[in-house]
Amino acid sequence: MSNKVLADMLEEIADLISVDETPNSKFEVRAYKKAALTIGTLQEPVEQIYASGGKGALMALPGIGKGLAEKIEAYIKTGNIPRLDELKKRYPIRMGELTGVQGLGPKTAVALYKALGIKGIDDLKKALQEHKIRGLPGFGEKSEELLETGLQMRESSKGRLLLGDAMPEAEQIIKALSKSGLADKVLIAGSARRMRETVGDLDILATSKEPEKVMDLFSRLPSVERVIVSGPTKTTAWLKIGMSCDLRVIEPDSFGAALQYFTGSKDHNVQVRQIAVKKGYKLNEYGLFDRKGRLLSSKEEPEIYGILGMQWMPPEMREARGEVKLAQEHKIPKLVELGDIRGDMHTHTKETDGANTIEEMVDAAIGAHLQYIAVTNHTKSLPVAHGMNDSQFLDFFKKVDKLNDKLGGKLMIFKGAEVDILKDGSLDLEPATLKKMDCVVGSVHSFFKMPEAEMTARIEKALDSGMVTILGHPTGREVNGREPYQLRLDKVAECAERNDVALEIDAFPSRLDLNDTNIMLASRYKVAFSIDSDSHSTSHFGFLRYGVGTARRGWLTKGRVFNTADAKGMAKLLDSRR
DNA sequence: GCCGTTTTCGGCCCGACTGTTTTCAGTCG
Repeated sequence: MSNKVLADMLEEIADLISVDETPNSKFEVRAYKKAALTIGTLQEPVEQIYASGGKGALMALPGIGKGLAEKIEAYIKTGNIPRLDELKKRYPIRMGELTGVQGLGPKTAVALYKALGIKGIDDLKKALQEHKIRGLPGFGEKSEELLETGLQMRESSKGRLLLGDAMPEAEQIIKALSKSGLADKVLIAGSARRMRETVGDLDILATSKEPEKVMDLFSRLPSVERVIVSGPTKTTAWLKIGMSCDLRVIEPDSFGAALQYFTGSKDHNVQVRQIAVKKGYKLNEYGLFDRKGRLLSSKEEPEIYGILGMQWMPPEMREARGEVKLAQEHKIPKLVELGDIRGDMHTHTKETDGANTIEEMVDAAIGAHLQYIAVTNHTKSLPVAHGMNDSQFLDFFKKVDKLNDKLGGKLMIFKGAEVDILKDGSLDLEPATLKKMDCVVGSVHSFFKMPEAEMTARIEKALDSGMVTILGHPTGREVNGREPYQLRLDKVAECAERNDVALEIDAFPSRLDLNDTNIMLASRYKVAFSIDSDSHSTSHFGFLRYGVGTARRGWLTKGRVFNTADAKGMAKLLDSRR
């Protein structure tokens, strides 16, 4: 049982209902889809919520009322939802599989089932090969081509890409369009602008007096594999990295409205548009209009929000997590920015599994406008990373001292380690060695499968030692990869508060750990957060921006971030903790 | 099916693109 499975089932119900339209079905579909989104993005298992507060707790979730709570209850108790079983009797198809193909929606899926008995991808492939689809009413040659393309895209798709992979790709495209001179403003919108940890597709907006030329240039970029749709305002292309990219050319006068609209999130936009409707206005990608259709605002985002009685808010906050209400109360916090970050407390060098020497890392850090770094190599229990033992650390620190003298304050190097938190919660180096360090990052790198209570106790013991400065990548998850280990983050945060330990926001794109929702949870405690690159090479300092983006998605202000202290301040802070 | 400082009934966000149409339905974001 999992939230994902339940969310998929609710999504399937929505799709199946949408096939046979009744006056009410459109809204029922929307209700199921909203519930699927709520469940799918939940940070704790739905069973846990149900166990703690029954149906009432479920109904407290957005978009879940009495009817859906009962269906979720049925799922938890039996693994099935009777409504879905009934619908599947009528249309025994693998709806989720079929609608996963671009251009194929629920109605097409059912039409194909009724005409050809197509139940899933395999049947679809076969029917396409035999050209059985083009003869059906409402289908033609082009329809077959569309489905063919959809299948190919599905095969070359990597799913949602890491922000760290998608963002550089977007920036390359933006650069190419900008320097052509054909477009005036070119900007990223969508989930990349919101700095989501994964990106499903890229949304790029451009203003131009020559839209056709911009579209043409875009279509011929080397990163584009093929063009999927192309109209006067929008071109969708499939990129070689395995994701699609929308380019929209818009009027300069509606830039703000378009940016707001295409930044999303969808749920945030729905909430904002509902506020517009209540005021008798209409908001779309062209502007904000009054009831007579007169334009009120369209050029800038802040003005549009302003007329709606709201404060502008950073894109990272636009996830329908309460920011709309906050904006109406004019209580949007000033979030931490990349420029606030003065140093990096988690880096590796060649001595363990880093790619570069400490001298090279120092040069790169200076290039990244940092005032200090902590060098935190792995410890001996991590042989795959060539972890160092006590005496190796002491030798290495002599080198650091010399280098610090040579740098004369141009960059301050703090001596540290990323010390393994062992199975029993003890640390992988002698206390005497740890005491010689400025910064100890404590991390779990082994025995990930421990039960929740044991893992929580293990980490608490490590923090209670008084030796740990920062808890490294606190949940151990890997984006698109490893699940977080089981732990009670609230207890860990409480323990960190007690011991004055900072929680890390590891900015490495495949980690981003803590993530946004965990940051929100942990920030209920009086605990500091350290945004670190976990650099294993000189180019990795660039990852800090993803960590800052994640911190902003967790609504953190500068004051909550440990390494916004300047070099002197950090030295003092670390000194006082010894 | 959800939801409520105008409502427990009657609303529910908005538009582009495409293909197969003779004016629109399906899909997508």
